[in-house]
Amino acid sequence: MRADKPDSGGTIQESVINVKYNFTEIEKKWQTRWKEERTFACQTGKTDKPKFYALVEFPYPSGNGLHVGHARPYTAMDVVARKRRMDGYNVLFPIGFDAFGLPTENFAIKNHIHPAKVTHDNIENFTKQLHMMGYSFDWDRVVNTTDPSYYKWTQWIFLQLYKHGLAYKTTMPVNWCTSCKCVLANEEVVEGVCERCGAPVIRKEKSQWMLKITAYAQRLIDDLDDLDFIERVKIQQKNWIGRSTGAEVTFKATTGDDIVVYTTRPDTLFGATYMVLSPEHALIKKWKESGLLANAGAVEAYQKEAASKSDLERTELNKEKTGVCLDGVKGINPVNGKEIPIFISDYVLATYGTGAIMAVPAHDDRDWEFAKKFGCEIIEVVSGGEDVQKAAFTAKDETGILVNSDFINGLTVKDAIPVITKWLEEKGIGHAQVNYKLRDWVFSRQRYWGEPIPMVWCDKSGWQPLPEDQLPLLLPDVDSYEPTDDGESPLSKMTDWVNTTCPCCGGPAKRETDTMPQWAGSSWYFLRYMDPHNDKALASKEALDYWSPVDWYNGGMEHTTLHLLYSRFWHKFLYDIGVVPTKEPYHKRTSHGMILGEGGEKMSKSRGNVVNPNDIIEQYGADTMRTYIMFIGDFEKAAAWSANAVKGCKRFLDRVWNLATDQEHTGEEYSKANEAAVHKAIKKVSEDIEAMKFNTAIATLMSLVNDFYANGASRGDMKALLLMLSPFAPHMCEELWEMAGYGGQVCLQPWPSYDESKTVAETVQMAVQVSGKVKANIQVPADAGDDEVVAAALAEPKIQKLAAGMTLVKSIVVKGKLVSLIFKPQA
RNA sequence: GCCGGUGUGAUGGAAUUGGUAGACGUAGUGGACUCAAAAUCCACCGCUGGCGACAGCGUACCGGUUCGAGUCCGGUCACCGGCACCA
Repeated sequence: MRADKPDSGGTIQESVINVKYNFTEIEKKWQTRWKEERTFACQTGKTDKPKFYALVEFPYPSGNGLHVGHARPYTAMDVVARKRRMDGYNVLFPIGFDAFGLPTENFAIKNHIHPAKVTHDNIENFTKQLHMMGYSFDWDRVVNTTDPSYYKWTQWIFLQLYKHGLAYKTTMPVNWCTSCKCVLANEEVVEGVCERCGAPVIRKEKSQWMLKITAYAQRLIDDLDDLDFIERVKIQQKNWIGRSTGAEVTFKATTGDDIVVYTTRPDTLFGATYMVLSPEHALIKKWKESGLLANAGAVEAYQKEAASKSDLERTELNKEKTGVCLDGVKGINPVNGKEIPIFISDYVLATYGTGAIMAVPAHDDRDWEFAKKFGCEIIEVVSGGEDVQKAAFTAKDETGILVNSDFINGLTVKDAIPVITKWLEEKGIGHAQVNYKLRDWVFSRQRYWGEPIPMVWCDKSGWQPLPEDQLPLLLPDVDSYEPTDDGESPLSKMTDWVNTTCPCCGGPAKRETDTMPQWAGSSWYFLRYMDPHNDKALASKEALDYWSPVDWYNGGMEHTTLHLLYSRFWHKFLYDIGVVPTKEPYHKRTSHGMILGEGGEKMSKSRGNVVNPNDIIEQYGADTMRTYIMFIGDFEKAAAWSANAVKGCKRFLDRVWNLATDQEHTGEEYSKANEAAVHKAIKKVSEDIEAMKFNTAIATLMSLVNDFYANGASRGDMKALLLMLSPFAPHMCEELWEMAGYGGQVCLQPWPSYDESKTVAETVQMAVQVSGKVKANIQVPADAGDDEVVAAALAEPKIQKLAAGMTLVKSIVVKGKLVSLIFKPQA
């Protein structure tokens, strides 16, 4: 394992092979050097270089340390950042720690260690591990979301949101995780269970701080168009926001009340044969209290049952429709004056649209199913489908023609919608309406380890924001972090801290005891990197103007509708109030696939298939770890770990080392034999890194090394190889660069350029096809004309044999690739 | 149910976007070196038939367009991801 030559023998064979390098020593040497010389600190002074801001999602510093799941995206962006530096960019490639959150708190509770201490220790461990990977982060700019000098600005942003009416407190049914004992945002509930712990989520009525992300729904959709995000991210965000267009229509009840419904199919208004209100609808309470409902008992029982259902139960039970028909009140269809029954059912959601619908069983699957069960009338108003008594006809295209619909009869669905919408507007009973599935962001958490919400409650003055000069509002020390069963934050027991004075009237007041969610600190951290030590602002205007926006952000798909959406919302708000210079935070967004265990299953402790980067570094070195994780497969797709394949990358690096140290290399130019291959490789590797096709970039370098072994390599050849390999295996390349005496550090050299005209060899092999099938190969000069190529093909003995008695009718030449000949028998 | 994606050797994966399918790497087989092992180096490595040069087949399945299809079009199947009673 030493770089020394073997001491025994010294035969010719041994001097050529069997030499490895001491990666442990070399990696330590260069890591220390980069750190001491601040090699990767970006330039802050005047520079002519274009800026490049590369971002990776900062880690949550868990006790388990760095995972291979971190290594994949971090190595990828490190490769890009290193290459861009060599391209001449002023690169900002920062790292930090997203350290508030439940896991730390839970760990602290279990082990009786203060979360601040746990966080500190974990960050120290992570920092060490990140250094061991050789990442070229700018270590002068580390941020930590739990640092008061950081969360001061998280709180500041919250206050601005509040002052602009985008933060409000309201009582509403929220998602409550039964295990975390904490509310969750919609985005944190996956299939009815808690995204983090998997415990069932129930609905609970609670007063919560909310952020009005819905005010930005349309802009969050529209502005995606100008962004260089991978398509599936855009699609997922659009689906999540869930825009739909339709109309709101006012139905009268027989009581004289207005019932406003939302529909995407106003064209089917004549087919509305009943109405459904959500169990929580306000009118029901009103009717109940005024004694209008003959079956108030049954209605109340249904409401109770619906309220107690968890999200999971609601989705599981969605096959069978339930509901109660209101006895004593009817609705009136405004287009024909018909009295129709009103039901309550939990298939209508209180939180979407108006919480009430008109039901058109002939043309909606859910309404149809409900109507069948409850014996409601089914009237066809769009023809073109099967019998609507047997199934709903839901097509919205031009296949359907309106019938039984008075003045819109004969129109297609598409044409009928604007006609009826206009009619509704003229009559004053309806109007076009856009709705979104996106809900406001539930922003408070009943937990300790988070940013305190800087608000004060005064019985006289109501909610008051803390004056900005009192920020940061420090998270106080508590003895017990346990979440409470009554749903109050642990902070609520800290009476000294809770009791304060009202910033408005000076009277006694109480602080908000809920804290902010995990997603708060990460919603703006990329801004802090631009100017991390500023105590006057979240970042200076100059820094924001220079570095905004993030040029390239790589992260996980799991954050598409959480962090990525939230931070776009905050950024747009900060843009609106003049704090940041760009509408969008991130110009380009890419995403990596997961690293799976050896058998293709998800890595987990219980399966015992977790790969620890430290072990790989110890056994093979960080350069091998980096090269392998980039070579493992298509970057965007999931890939299974393979211990054997790691060895292949180690072998490759050993071959490079041996090639560099055991052979004489002369000549600063590219050697004649390798010239075309080197130019081709530079082109391919340059393009592949930018396209995140790291696996094929490495394959190209492997081929190049194979060529060098076959042909011998000049000093110039080797130089190009080291430059191209250095983003992947930086330590070894630095060492070889130094040993070869090229001067300076390889990571600070210009990236090699290629000459397109030199990427092709002088003669090329071309395939000869006859009727589309390859029959022979010919060697022709690269610049041969079409006629010359065809002549050469026809001269080929095998082709002559096939052409006997035939006439050439057509020939197609694909330059440098193949020639296709089509013959027909001679008449 | 709706939206999106994927399907290529034993295996991870390539294929300049319609141009020689299987690059590169694993694993495997044979050989060299070694007392031996490891490491390293060389050769082979889709399937079928043939001693062989060679021939036929082959990118989930069926069909189509084309001189030429892994790539484009129509249909089928399987798997993965997201959303889901959103009116």
